[in-house]
Amino acid sequence: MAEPTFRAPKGTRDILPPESSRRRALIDAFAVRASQAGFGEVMSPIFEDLGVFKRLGESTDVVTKEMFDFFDKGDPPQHLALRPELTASVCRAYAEHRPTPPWKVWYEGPQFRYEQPQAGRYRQFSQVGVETLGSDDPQVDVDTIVLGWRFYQSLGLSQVTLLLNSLGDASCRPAYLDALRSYLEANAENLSPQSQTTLERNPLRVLDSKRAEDQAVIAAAPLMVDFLSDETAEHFAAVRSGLDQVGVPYEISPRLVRGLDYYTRTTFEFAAEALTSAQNAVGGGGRYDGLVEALGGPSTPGIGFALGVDRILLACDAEGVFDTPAAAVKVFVVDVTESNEGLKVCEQLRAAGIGADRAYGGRSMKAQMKVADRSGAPLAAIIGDDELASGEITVRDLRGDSGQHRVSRDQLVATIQRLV
RNA sequence: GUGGGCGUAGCUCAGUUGGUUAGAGCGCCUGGUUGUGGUCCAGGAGGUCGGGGGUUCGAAUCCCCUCGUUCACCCCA
Repeated sequence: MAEPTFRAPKGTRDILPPESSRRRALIDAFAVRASQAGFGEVMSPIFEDLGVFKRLGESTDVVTKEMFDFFDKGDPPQHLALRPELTASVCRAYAEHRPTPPWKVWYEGPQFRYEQPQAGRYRQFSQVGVETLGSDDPQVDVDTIVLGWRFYQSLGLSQVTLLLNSLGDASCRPAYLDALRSYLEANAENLSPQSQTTLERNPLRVLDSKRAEDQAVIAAAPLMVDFLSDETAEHFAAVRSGLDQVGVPYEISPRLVRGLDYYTRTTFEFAAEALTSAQNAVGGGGRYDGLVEALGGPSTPGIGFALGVDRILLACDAEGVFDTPAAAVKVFVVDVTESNEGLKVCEQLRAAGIGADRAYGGRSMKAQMKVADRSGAPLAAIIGDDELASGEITVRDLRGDSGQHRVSRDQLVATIQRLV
């Protein structure tokens, strides 16, 4: 293969049509559902002060080793980073603008993590998500989770499992962490070397290990649910009860821990069972009641989720749902005269709100018809010398069997509106 | 950061134990059909075999390095 001079950087890719229109449709579908649920769109910068993301936690890989960071040209230079996720940006924006709670926002856009790419994992990836700041009512948790669940359903995905857990809060998690750490340390010789390293950094994360040799130790480890304070347990129960009431099925996953350290209480993940690759989490989220405060804002509870656009589309492929939308072009104009007639007809159709395209370069009718067919347009508007002379246009059905007939220029728009 | 697989036309891939001007299907262009696509037929364009070095009379084929890609670990969407 002739090596191109440049290519998209590692872990990034060009999304070309028609795949790009499928992503656009997915994001639009999410936007509709989120706004119907009372969320407004927040558009925050693609990069932030590095400090914003450092607040996510010192044992968070996303922060410690996966950041795209750089210095700007200021004096002194500011240390910036491409956003590795959006919850921190939203919390920063909340602390900065102090909107009236509860503040419900949704977002969409690229995020960046410096990782080894693999199936369903890119250095630039895209997420859609929501955040609600300023309320710790368990019904907010339910509303949030249900929104995500319904979104997957609306795409046609049927093999998504909702995993649910509570990670406790400052009143009860420390006691659990102590118990977990003592247990794991006592059984360290039966853990993989990698998990032994993880244990020193963050014992919770050991529960996430996929290595076979760790599974026996993990299976017998103490569980957070047994350590929840009365208040936290009650909150968790209210969330479960709300999900039961609205009929969203879930699976309690007592070992579900998530990679971002800020999570408290409710945490959840959406797993796509149709994906056979290792990265089958198509979405995840939870409460982060201390994050706004950590960013210098008022003590504010928060909950949200992020859904991975790239992985959702992989899951849709695996389930054979959510096809690429049909082409927007309804009429393909074929003009074999040496005039500007095709140009004018195309413009007339577009002005009337009818999607229209045409061929360039004065190609033969056969060649233009071929392009018309390929365009996906259901109709062709043909202009030859005869039509030009009589002021008419031949409208041909490219998909059905209604044949073709001539209409005057004046009748063209009405005729086409009747046919499409 | 660690480990494995793979890099031959735009795409999917063949290329026999290293041996003449490197092939197929699809796609693309032109024509058969001087006004008609989707079927069919005939032509055509398109490749320094990822890059560099080495072994050899001779390398797409063997060896080394490198880049890319892919899968997995770590971690996450």
